[in-house]
Amino acid sequence: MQISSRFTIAIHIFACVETFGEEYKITSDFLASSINVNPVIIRKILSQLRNAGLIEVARGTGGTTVTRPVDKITFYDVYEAVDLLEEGTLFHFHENPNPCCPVGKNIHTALDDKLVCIQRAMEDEMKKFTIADVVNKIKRSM
Amino acid sequence: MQISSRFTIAIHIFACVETFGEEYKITSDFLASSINVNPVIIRKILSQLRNAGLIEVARGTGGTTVTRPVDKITFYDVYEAVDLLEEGTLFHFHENPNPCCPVGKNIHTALDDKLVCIQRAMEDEMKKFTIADVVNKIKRSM
DNA sequence: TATGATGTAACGTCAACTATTACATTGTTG
DNA sequence: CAACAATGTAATAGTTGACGTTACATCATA
Repeated sequence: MQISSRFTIAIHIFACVETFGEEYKITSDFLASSINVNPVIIRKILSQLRNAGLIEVARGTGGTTVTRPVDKITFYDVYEAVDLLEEGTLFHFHENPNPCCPVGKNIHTALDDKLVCIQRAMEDEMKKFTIADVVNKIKRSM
Repeated sequence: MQISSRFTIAIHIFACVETFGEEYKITSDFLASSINVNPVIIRKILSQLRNAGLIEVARGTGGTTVTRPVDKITFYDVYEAVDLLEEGTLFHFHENPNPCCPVGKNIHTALDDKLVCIQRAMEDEMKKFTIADVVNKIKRSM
């Protein structure tokens, strides 16, 4: 299973706002054209980012802005906004192991702490990267 | 998105083989009863574990055995067998960013290395745990 | 040869992702 | 105020993958 493209789309959105925000008004159509997906998909993701407090979207007039410096927005902040899984739910556990079997009865207890560690390792690595890292690398390529 | 239950089922399979293997013949029906899923699901996962060289399954007579000591089988070995994603594919990238847009043209280059790091952090953490850790914890609970 | 087990094909159901159309709502501007 | 450009969101559909189930050919042994 993969993490949905909402995550990479969201990063792309931030990169566009940061790169073009001073020159253009960043509408969902503008973003849809760069990202090459339907504007409604963009608006749903914008809505999630807005609910997480990472951006502001102007109604009526239109346009997206970022609410704080992009070197203060980590990949994890974005992931949390668009794709969040509760702690310990990265792994889909089979629902009803047999409670009459010694293994079935104890498998959850024996596994859960380790699965949490693995999920946390991924999330901690996500906290090491910021939107600014991406924008800087793009600017160097331009 | 979650990692499929094949992973936790596979761990459960190993725990059963290791715990009951000397006393009982471990058939797919036996496992299905402890794990509480359909025997055919079990056989598909057994087939993946067999292809990865982690277990042997006796045709005709039936029964599953492990090919090496369980303290030498890591969570990553299991994950690789039942759920493998190619390097850099944990994240689903939107397919066709606009090559005429400076951001769209460079987003892949700017992101890919970071996504690989995140995936690798998760996989490295998986390598720290073995089936033996799980079996020992279950035995202590019994 | 009968038996108990595996291997696998062929369906079916369900949930999530993504795409798309449609339209009510909103703020600005002529 | 009316026209407009844009957002917010509901509704629908196609696609994919996970998981469940039935059915049956194949296999090793008693």
